[in-house]
Amino acid sequence: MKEILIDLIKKALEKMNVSNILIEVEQPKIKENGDYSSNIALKLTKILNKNPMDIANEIAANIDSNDIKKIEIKSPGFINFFVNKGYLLENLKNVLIEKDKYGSSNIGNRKKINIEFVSANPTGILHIGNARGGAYGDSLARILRFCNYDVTEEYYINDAGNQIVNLGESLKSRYYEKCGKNYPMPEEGYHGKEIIDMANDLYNEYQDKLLENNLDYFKEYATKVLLEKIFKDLKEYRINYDVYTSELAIKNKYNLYEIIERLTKKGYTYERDGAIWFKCSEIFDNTDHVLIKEDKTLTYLVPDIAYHLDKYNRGFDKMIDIFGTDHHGYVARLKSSIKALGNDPEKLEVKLLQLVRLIEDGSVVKMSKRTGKSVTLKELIDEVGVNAARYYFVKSSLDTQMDFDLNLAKSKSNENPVYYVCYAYARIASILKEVNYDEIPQKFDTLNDEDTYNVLEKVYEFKEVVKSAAQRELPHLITNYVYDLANVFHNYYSNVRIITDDLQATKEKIMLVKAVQQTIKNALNLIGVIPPEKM
RNA sequence: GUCCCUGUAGCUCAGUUGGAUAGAGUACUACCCUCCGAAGGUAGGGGUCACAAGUUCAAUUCUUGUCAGGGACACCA
Repeated sequence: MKEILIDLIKKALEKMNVSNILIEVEQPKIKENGDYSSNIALKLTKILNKNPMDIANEIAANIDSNDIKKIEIKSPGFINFFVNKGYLLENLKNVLIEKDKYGSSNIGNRKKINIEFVSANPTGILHIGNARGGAYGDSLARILRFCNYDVTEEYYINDAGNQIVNLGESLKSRYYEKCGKNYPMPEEGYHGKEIIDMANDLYNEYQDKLLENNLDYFKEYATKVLLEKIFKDLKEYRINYDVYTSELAIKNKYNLYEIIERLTKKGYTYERDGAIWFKCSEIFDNTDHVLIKEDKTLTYLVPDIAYHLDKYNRGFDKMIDIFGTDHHGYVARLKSSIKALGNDPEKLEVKLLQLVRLIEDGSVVKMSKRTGKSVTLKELIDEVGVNAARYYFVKSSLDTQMDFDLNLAKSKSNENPVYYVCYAYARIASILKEVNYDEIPQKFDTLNDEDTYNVLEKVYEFKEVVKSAAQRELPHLITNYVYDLANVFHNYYSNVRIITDDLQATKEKIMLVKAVQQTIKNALNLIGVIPPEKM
């Protein structure tokens, strides 16, 4: 309907010899201002050098359409449209026909998008910070797929480097401890419970036969076990990746020194204090950074440059990385390397999410895998369920700082808006158990009151919301929307009795609530929430 | 010191990329189940949109500055 109105305005403007201006149509907050409204006359005052009210009247005089019931001009120059509601009933039919596809579109046109998220180091199990990034990344992927983007969900596994050495040492130390021997815990060691569990498992299976094994054994064992745990938790959280890329594999595939050489040839490196530096301050960064350390080992940046080079080589139209804000200083370095190697840095978009702070007994606790202080994803799922967890973490924008208190979350989990939405779904399921019809009527004769239009308009809005969420990459628009939809439905439910003696009216109302239920389901699916038939 | 994010009702947060009278939840108050699920609905109070300038017909929204909170500034990853 918006498109139709924009088109009508465009044609009216052509008659007035005006073109090349962005026409916007929006839905006013209050009903008296029409179903739709445009501010075009206000925007044209300068260009036409005329009073906005006169311009608005002139535009209105040039519009004639069966879709429009009435046009009102309101000060200072808004054009308010009151439209015929036939399109809402057409849309109702579409929902019932398209079912799970309702709301989908082709705005993506098979554009290739890579979304890399969570990518937690395998040095511990996932915690609530990962739960937020996961909820965001996976929901965005679902939304983009729904709009026919060709989406790859990717996890980068940091299975090389110092942190893995520390992990191996930590496990070895715990294992020795279990065997009654002593092996020093590294200074940067990991103290999580999962490390102790692994040591116990090893001891129970092999007793003290592994004491002679080298560090590689412990490194590989710990990495393997932790990765299994990570992906098991993610699967339970309803996240399934398409691609896993490991740092070790990148190191095998690319000659990292050759990549540094390429940077050198372009004049982007230099030597200082025995180290090789990347001149990223000449590109996006404000300081330079080290590539090869004085001891000749490589910094973390180098394999990551190779990893992103690899992503570019795979031919995506766009790549999205989701990092915690604690990595924000890193972005300029990374983008500099991309540009230095001749790729378009604009294709990579880094989303920074504000870290989730853990609250315990009323004060902030620093979460850390090293100290083992955290609330794990698994705990969260077990305590509040996947639906509540995913809804909770996706409902706020990435820029919002969140404080998380597990005890509070447990006690208040019933207040989670997800239950309000699921309740609407279950209420409808309950009605359909009483009465249900499959046949979609050719036309609707009884659906013509204000309450019904409110519901139908909300259902219609879904298509716009999905597109907007995809284009702006904001999954929380879906949670906002589905909450509103549930609200409109609960309202309708308390005002209108659905099952009555009037057979025709009942049939049509059943179609209406089925459409609502379908729309709730489709919306929730985009954020990884599965509504229950019964609560 | 430099950079990023945030500041909206007592609390938790939205705010359609600059529009008309700034909205929800929660908490508080008062109503509504003889009837499809009360995990629901209706009504009420509660606001200097941190502050100050600027741009504009129009600023919670954009720009600059100030104040406050969070985070980042490694030859760690």
